[in-house]
Formats: sequence, C-alpha cells, structure tokens
Amino acid sequence: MKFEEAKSKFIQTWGALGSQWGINKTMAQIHALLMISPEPLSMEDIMEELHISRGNTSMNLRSLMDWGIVFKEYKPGERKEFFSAEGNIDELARKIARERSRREIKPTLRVLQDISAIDGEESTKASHFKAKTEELYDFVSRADNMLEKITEQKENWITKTILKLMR
Amino acid sequence: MKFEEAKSKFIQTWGALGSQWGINKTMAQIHALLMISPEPLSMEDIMEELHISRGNTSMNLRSLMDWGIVFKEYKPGERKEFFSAEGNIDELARKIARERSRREIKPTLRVLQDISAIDGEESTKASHFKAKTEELYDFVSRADNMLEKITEQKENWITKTILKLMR
DNA sequence: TTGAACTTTCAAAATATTTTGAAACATTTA
DNA sequence: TAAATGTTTCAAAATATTTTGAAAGTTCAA
Repeated sequence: MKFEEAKSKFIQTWGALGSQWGINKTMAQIHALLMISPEPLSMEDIMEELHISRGNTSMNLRSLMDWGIVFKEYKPGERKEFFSAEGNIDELARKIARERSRREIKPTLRVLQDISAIDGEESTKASHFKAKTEELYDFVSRADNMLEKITEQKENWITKTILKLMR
Repeated sequence: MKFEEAKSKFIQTWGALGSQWGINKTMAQIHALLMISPEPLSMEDIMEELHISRGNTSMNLRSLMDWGIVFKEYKPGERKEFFSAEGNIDELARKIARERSRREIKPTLRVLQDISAIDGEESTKASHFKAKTEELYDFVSRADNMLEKITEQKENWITKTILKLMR
C-alpha cells in the first residue's frame, strides 16, 4: 500500500470509529490528520486536506482543544495559528476517559442517585425500580472509579494494569 | 420524587447516555424500560409506554436481541411475544464490551495493521505515519486485551479488578 | 385453506445533526 | 487609523439518521 492511500484510509477509519462512539466524524478526522502530521498544521492546511469549510474546521478545532487533546501553537514571524495533537497515546486515552466521565458518566450518576430516592411507594413496580436503579448506580459508580484508578497510573497504564490482573 | 416521574427521567437519561455513545436513543430507551419492568413486556406495551411506532419497536428489539441483552419470551396460551432485559448487570456490561470490541475495535485494528505496512517510503511524513499507526495499533490492541481480561472474570469483575489494582 | 393475530420490512416522511459561507470580530502592520 | 490578515459565529442549507405506517410475511386455530 502507498503512503497516500494508507493516510486516507487512516483518516476515514478514525473518523468512522469516532462516529460509532458518538464523536463528530470531522472532529475525529481532524484529530487523525494532526496525529500523523510531523509538523503542526494551519487551518488552511486542514481545510485543504479534508475538503471542509473554514467554519467547520474552526469549530471542531475548538472542540478538540476543549477535550485537551489538540493544542494551538504559534510560529515566530507567522501570523496564523498552528495546531498539533497530543503525542503521547497514554495521555490521549487518559484525557478522553476523563472527559467522558466528567461529561457523560458523572451526570448520569447524579440522575440515578436522584431517581432511586423515590418516596415510599410500595407497589411491586416501584420497589423493583428502586432496586434496579440502585444496583445500576452502584455498578456505574464502581466502573467509573475503576477507570479512574486505571488511568491515574503514570506511564504505560495499560501494561501496568494487565500485569496486576495476571496475578 | 414520584415513581412515574422517576421512571420517565430514567428512560430519558438512559436514552441520552446511549445517544452520546453512538447507540440509537430509542433502542436505549426500550432497554431502560425493560430493565425496570418486573415482568416481560409485549410490543404493544412498549409502543404505548414510549409512544413509538410498531416498526420502530420491532427493529430496535431486534437490535437489542442481536446485542444479546434482550430476550424473547413466550407466555403459555398467549400468541404474542414478550421481551425482557438481561437482569445481571455484570453480564450486561460484559456483553456490551464484547460486542463493541467485535464490531468496532477489532475491525479498526485490522485496518491499523494494514496501513502501518506501507511499502518502503522514506519521507519524514511516511516514516512518522508508520511509527504513529504502529504505536496506535499496539496501544489499542493492548487496551482491547485488557478489557477482555477484565470482563472474562466471573461475577463481580469490577470489584475483583479494583482489588487487584489496589495492590 | 381461510382468516385472525401478530411481526417484519422498507420506502417515504420526519427529525436531528452537521456543514457551509458570509458577516462580524480580533489583531497586527503600514 | 485604515487596511490587511486571520478567526469565530451562527442562520440557513445540506446531509444523515431515525421514525412511521402500510403492505407483505408468518403462524396458528378452526
């Protein structure tokens, strides 16, 4: 396979993976492009490579920076802004895990806690509901804690975790 | 909070969480409804509770069964079909983890492997590309293995994992 | 073997999400 | 301070996804 073909395939695949996990496809593609670029890219570069508009590029770069996985850089003498992606994959995964927990899991947990506190109904339905939502709260909060524990390990947290699990 | 309000809030929240993770909202809502129902529900029941069409209900129940987290049941004497959700949360999470790995992660890994095997280009861009995609392949396959290791533990795999991590 | 009861399918319609592009905004240079 | 260079915003347009509902399909009882 030739480089250009492989590159395009990578960008498509990363975009599709993002999509399947609820991430805007273009955002994932920009991230893919920045990851494989040895040099920071300008907005123009990105627009041209991916054939997308300026507005789209600007908004998705903003999102990527909000996630903390893309950074803005300035080149001396140059007026325009350049962008580069987090280069450390461990750190990338850590950031994604933390953001998803903060934005999606934690708020869900708060709701689960609220609703399992329904006031004393005694129907089968209500007590089953309470039991289920409590169980769910318990499970989700422990899973969330587990992920936190895993990712808070510095460097090579995957290898470290696998080692610990093997014992 | 009253039961009916809590129930509706749960269905909304579960649907929104699904959405954020790339799962059809209605599919997640049907799953939510079945999880909190002490008895299996018929298609009619589901249509009525969620105000959705028969076709929508049928298709999403099929998807949930394909995921292996909802089951079809028959009541003696009754002609119509009833549906119930996987009741064991550990098992539910295990099924979801495995399906997502099979459908989304494994195919991505295959692509990463293919594209990192670009034939001998010597440009900086190409060698950086090769290095990055190899690194990514390595990371993703190890993360996938880790999840497999974690979920293959029988019963309370979260607690077991947390214990092992604390050492 | 017909028809009643129920489920699935899928093209069209509805809805939600994403993208565009031009105006507004910001910053620097002449 | 006016113009040049670049970025952001957001309403409208384009696109993608989901939903509907009616027709076709299936199963079973009479």
